[in-house]
Amino acid sequence: MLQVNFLRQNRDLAKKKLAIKHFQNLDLVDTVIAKDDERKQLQASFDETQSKVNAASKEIGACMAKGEKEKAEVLKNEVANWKKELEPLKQRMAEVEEHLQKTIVQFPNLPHDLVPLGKTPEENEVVREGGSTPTLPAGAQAHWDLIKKYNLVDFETGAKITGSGFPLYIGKGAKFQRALVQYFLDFNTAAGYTEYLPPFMVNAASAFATGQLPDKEGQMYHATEDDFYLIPTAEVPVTNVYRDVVLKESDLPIQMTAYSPCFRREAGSFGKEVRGLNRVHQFEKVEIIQIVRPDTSDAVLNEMVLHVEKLLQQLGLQYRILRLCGGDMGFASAITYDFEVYSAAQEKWLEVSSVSNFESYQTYRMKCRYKDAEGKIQFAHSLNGSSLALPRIFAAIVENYQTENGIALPKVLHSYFGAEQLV
RNA sequence: AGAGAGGUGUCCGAGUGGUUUAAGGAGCACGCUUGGAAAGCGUGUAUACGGCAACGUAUCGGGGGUUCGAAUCCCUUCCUCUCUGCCA
Repeated sequence: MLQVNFLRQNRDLAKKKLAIKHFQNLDLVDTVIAKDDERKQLQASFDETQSKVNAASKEIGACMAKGEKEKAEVLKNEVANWKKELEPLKQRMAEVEEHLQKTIVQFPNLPHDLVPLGKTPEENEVVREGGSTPTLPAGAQAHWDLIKKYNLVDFETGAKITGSGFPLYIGKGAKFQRALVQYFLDFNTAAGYTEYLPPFMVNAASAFATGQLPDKEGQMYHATEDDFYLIPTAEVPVTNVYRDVVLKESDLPIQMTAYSPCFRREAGSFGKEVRGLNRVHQFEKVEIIQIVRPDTSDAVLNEMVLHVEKLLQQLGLQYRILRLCGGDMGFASAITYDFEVYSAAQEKWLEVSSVSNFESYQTYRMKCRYKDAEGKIQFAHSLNGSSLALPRIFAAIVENYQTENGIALPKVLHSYFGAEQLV
């Protein structure tokens, strides 16, 4: 969430940056500032009258104690009049605050200076590439054929049990998921991240804090009976560990990692984008999250990018790192790097990770603050990234490591899977 | 799911309608004392909003209500604990 004071002091800059994110309704900046002015005025007059009420009430108490009943009655009448003034003020204030809140949550985060202009994925900027294109055997197949051939994933039965996009992993396919999760978590904890296993459902307050509500209401599964949301990523429950918390500066940086299944309705997806494991409603993911001092968040973002890159290098996959353009970035992010691995069989790039700096956008919503060296309360910065999302890693390994008579495995996974070949 | 007991500041804990301006204690910070430390003594120690400031307003799990006045009374909701039930 953006801060009104920031908008007030940087009105033109904010508009310019919102435009980079292709936010249409730039006049809302002025609306918010005007509403906030009104709120200030209302509060000033409310406080003044309320102060008189409080003082008089105290005096009434004193009068009662001294037995000055008549004086008390006079004061009661005065208070009654002030309270009549207070009533419409209170109502107006509630209206203005609600309107202000509803308006300000519509603003996406402002993009970082490094974010390239552009609207579509084609305008993302490739910052680095690594690995090399594998040479596939003759008659190489895409993962949706391979997983059928080797009976690793059964989409039809998953669809029978639940619906389309809920894969049923079988045998070595299931074990491979477990091996990947284990490997990713070990890699993250070795780098200093603390492992969490969070709830897989969250309440509305948590979904609001990380920015899923109200922006992505329709993208989450909603258990209406209890008003819980199935998490679309472990980022939501884990970041919320620090909702409404004032940290000590010495607590920072906080590094957390968590495995969770992720549930996404993916409303509006269709075509070959959704074939096989390319896009599903439930998938496994290991996430890394950091809460840091604001002046360090740029450097921490780079560290996290290197961390994820190392993972892809160890898996021996061809990858590239993209800096997302303003139009392709997420709502709450200030800057995002996407990682894509190359699927030689599909001849296309598959997104496997997204690493973002949210700066103070989430922490302001969450009221996650820290006390700095001078004892001043500041908003921390939050960052997160996938390390990694499993389905497309699974797809890429299955496709890129296929041989004439089976599927090999990257060396780092041998001990985790307990074999050198997947099949 | 049913019955009961609770939720107060960084922590423990008092407080059942009016000097509560939230007692007292612990912890922490600073100062005095000391050769140094401990003890002792003193001072300080929540957040948000408004205000240049003085200060004001709000907050005792959340929301609503009664009252001139609510941590305290009422309603509602969430959470924790105990017992019972059900269950992996």
